[in-house]
Amino acid sequence: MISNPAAKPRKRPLQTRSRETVAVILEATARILEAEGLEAANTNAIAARAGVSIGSVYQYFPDKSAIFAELIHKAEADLGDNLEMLLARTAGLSLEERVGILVKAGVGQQMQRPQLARILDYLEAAFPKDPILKAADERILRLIMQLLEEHKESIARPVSPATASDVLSIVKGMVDGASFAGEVNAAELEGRVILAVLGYLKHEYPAKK
Amino acid sequence: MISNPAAKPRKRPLQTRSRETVAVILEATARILEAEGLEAANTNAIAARAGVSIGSVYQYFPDKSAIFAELIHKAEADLGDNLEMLLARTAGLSLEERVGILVKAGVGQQMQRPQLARILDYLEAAFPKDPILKAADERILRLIMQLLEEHKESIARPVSPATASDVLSIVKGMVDGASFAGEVNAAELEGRVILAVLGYLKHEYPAKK
DNA sequence: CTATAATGTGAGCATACGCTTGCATTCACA
DNA sequence: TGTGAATGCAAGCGTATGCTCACATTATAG
Repeated sequence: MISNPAAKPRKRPLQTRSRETVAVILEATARILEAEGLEAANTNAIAARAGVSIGSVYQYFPDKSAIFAELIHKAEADLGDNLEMLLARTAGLSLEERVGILVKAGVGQQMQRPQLARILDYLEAAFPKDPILKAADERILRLIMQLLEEHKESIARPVSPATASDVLSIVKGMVDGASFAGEVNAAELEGRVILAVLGYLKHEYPAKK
Repeated sequence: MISNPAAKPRKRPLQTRSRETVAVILEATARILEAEGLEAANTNAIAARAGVSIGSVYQYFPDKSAIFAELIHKAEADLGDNLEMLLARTAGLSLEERVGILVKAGVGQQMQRPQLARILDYLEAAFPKDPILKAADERILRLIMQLLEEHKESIARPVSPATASDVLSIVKGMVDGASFAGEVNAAELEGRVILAVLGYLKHEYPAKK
């Protein structure tokens, strides 16, 4: 199951019926991933869980990895849309307030289906060349950089892709770690993630000797 | 490949020859994981890469997942040993100095083989019940908590398993994220991770409105 | 109603993979 | 050097899995 970004869906779903089939396949895959893990998510199981024949799966996805890629893309697009909206809506607020709101959104989204989020994050690294996923990822980093830029007087870190990537990594890492440890209280976790992000962005320390 | 913690190795490697065989199998698995990913690490490929017959693999590992579990356990034991030693050796230094040294060690270890570290971290969640892995994980968290305890006057976070887990998650998350982004300069990254950890531990913010 | 395109079906092919098994080789030790 | 134990070997079994293909059903439109 090596990613083949060149392979395109066999057909575009045109009618409502087929668009629903695609949605059902994606949701079935998500359910298997979060309940039984990556190994259990084989194409026959996906078709069965979706209540659809295996042939239908291959009418809309060129291969199994394309189903995963689509799930990743959807998750990233959702996060991107969310961040974009919240960034616009909170213009003018302080860094602390905006980080609080944005982090809450990000953590909340990952904590809705933490096992799934964890697996999709892992899978993302398996498709390093997919331009669509790359673009979605860069969009999220750009949005974080926009936030940094608009508050560069309040932060002690450079406005750079590395800083943006660090912020995203801190959020994802802490959510993964917490759900691995069995934590389910999203509100508690949100508070700690906000502390971590603000702590990283706002403070500098003397250069080590 | 569902983990079966009850299954024990067929034989204990007794002679030097067989102990080397085991080591060769583990290293071959690690190489395949970091170079070609989880899917490529099948038992036949492992045996071939190790220059060993498939039968030999199954003399020392009850099933494929046991090979992965052993790799995870080794990595965690190494990290635990390292932290334990550094904690003892740096007793009396400041929180900032000790975090700097410990984080440097942790990041350095993960950055030696970042792809491998990432996959092993992912796989760890697939063996949630293995008592050996659980114990190794708890040992690391205990060591972090010991550090927190010895500096509780300098930190703004409670000395709790959640705080310790957060620190570990921040380190792992940032290393994963950086290596995903193609970053290879461990020193740069180390500095940023230290900032993040200290920022999280040392600062508190007014309760949100 | 008819023709055509779109969608859906599932038996089953080809292959890959986990693992067993029966046997060969090497080692420790008397 | 002889013997039993430890280690090593690899053909191949059983099965799971990704995916194809020939066909059936349903929707659209003139």
